[in-house]
Amino acid sequence: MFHMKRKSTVADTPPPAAAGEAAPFRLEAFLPYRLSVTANRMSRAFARAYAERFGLSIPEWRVMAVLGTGGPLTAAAIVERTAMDKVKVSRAVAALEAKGFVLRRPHPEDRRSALLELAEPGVAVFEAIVPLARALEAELTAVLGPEDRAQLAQLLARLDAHLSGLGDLSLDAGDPG
Amino acid sequence: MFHMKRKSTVADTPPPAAAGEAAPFRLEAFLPYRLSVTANRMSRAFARAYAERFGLSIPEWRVMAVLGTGGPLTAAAIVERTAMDKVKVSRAVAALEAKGFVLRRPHPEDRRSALLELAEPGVAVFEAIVPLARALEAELTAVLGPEDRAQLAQLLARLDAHLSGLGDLSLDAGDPG
DNA sequence: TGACTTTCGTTTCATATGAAACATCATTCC
DNA sequence: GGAATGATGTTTCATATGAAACGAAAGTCA
Repeated sequence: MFHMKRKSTVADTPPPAAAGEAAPFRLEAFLPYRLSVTANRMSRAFARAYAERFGLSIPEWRVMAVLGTGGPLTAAAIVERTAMDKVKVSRAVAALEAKGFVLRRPHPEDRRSALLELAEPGVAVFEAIVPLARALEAELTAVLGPEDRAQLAQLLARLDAHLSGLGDLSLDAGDPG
Repeated sequence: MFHMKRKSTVADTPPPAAAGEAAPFRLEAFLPYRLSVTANRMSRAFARAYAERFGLSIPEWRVMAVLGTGGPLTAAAIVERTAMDKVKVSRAVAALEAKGFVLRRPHPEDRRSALLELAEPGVAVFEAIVPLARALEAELTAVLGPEDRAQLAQLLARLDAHLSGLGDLSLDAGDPG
């Protein structure tokens, strides 16, 4: 391992990499950091919109989103489809039940479980949210052209598939959430 | 648990939209959702690695990262460069001080503030982390070629710039972590 | 049948988060 | 100078998170 020859200072521009000298680390160019920052900014914008207009948290919205499209689902199925952990799903479902947006029916084949579906008010809210969500998505990604958006989606999908497959390495990409 | 007739994948083709019928909403194709899921998976992998090997949280790592490259910085400067909120930075700095990784010097021109820099043990840890972080980044993004990574970085940068510029609308930008 | 193990979903508990209040110092305006 | 205002960083407090423990119900095996 090589040592840096000089101390870097605050306003330093990254020096051209001399032979044998490693490029300085730049957080702004570090992909996990960039991904996290951008994702969080976007999540915040959505969280605010959902909360202000419908009183829903993001976990609650995700549950609504899958129940609104798919038929009755068990909590486990919701966990799979929303990529959230079971505790989060459990709490989101409880909150949605309390709000009258979700109904719980006994599961015919397993008394530990239940079938969840949107109640009437839940359907109405779901149908009101979807256009808003699409519009907000469009607004927040307005700098990207359609091809860019597709590109981004495709890159994320590939990354995602890769990350999911890494669960048992020494590096451990666990996926509880 | 029921078996599905066929595996649904992220890349599932949407059914052809009939005339006058809106395409059903699909969470898996919703960009904010995809972004969040992928970012969280990646963050988790890193958080685990940093915690296991160096006992650092992600906020702590971010502070080390900017102090390791830039010279002494005030807390406010760290806030800017790490995209974290000031509470998080305050706590991360306090933790790093307690660990002996960061030193705090009085700010010569403002007694409210302080100049922060890596202590010797902090420098050592920083120099040990950087190669690991790079290797882990490489491993986690191994499905992407160099051009793909550049593409992704570029798309995220554009998105980010756009989101930052939206701060004064009904939407807001910030960073939870 | 009667242990056992596993799975489903909830609850508990310890930690992480950030908005708002705060103490401190700096700056502005009179 | 000396109030009023603004900036810096910390602390408080209420909420969000998830790992682990849990009760209940299946499933497995003899």
